Amino acid sequence: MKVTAPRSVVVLEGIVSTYKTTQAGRRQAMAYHVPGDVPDLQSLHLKVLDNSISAVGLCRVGFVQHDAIRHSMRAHPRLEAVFWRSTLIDAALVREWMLNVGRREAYARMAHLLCELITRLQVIGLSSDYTCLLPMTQPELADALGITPVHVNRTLRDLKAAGLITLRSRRLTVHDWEGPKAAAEFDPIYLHLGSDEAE
Amino acid sequence: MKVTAPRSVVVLEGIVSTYKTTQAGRRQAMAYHVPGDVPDLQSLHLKVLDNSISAVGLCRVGFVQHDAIRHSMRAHPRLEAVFWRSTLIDAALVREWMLNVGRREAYARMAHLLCELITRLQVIGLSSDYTCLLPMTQPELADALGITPVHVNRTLRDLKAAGLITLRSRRLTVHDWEGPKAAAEFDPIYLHLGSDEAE
DNA sequence: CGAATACTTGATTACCTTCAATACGCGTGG
DNA sequence: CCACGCGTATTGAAGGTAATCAAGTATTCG
Repeated sequence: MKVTAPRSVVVLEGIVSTYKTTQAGRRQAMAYHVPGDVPDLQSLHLKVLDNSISAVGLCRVGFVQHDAIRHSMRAHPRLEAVFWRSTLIDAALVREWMLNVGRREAYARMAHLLCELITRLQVIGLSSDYTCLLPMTQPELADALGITPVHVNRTLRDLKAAGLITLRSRRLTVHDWEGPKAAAEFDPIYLHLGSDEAE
Repeated sequence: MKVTAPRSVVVLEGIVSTYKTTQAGRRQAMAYHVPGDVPDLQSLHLKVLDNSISAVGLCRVGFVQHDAIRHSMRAHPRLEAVFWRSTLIDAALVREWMLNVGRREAYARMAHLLCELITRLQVIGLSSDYTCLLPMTQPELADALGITPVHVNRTLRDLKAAGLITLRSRRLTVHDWEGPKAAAEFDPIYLHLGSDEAE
């Protein structure tokens, strides 16, 4: 029964993923975290760790002591709602992935993941013209999509063949945004990017 | 773009599920909520609704105005952490379902869902001797497991044939807890039932 | 009591997995 | 500079789990 250290991770560069594994060792990614995210902010209130974190490709992370977070929340009470909201958005991303894994076939699933990444990276200035760096290997994509690495390969091949994407040496471009978006049924509402705070 | 009403649901009796649907109409349940749960507490901080709620069988629910929740949090500051933690546990349940749907085959998936239900209902006194009421129909189970209703039927048949469960007229019994638990790789750690609050 | 929904089972199909073998890319060292 | 080695990517063939199609039975509900 692992217990979290009294600190959380902050992603500074690169992409980090949270995941869980079955006892048989099969791995399922829960979400990707981009620079600025705190993948395990939940550990502030849940002492027992129920998922793991790993780097996807090279990345740089920082650590924040929980005490420091608590202190700043006491100093600025509105911060608590901000952090809380952040964990709620994380949960919303996981739910969308769940729909993806449970009810879309591999082709749409992959398209959806790529649309999400492009959109999120664009927001933080790491993507423009529907192009970004895709640091993850095919086995890592497989863990995010709930399929096998071999099938990831075939799915990417199909997406390329359909002209929806280009992917060469870690460089992803999504062509004709509306096409992939439709294939993926991608609707960014679940990312809660707008300033749609309640009240 | 749906916007939530300024209130949340409280489950009083029965089971409620949160779910999302693809544009093609395929439905994936995110979690089940038992009496005492607040399935959409997240709407306190996320104005835009990204999932839906529906009753699973007959149930009784109440509503709480967000203003009332905010008021009580101001009156009792420790409440904020309690509610926040509650949303974090909800997220943990969704993550476990994600692992279930993405990386376990139907048989283990079903066993896992049943183990979770029995465990959670036991905690609130709605199950004893590994027996409980199972209000959901097979199509509803299918939505929770990411499979088809037909396959739910076959999977239940197999579980019965293996002697792991009995299910007749909405009454579920899990025999020999260790067997199903092993088949499902069920480890209740993710339910955060202990008083494992951080700090 | 009739219609609608849920359950059950068989036959066929399809998506994805598994197994296997080969090719590619890239950093290292001869 | 090129050979080597390792991780990653690619492709083929065969197999399996679950989906789809279909038809009949049982239950529930109005």
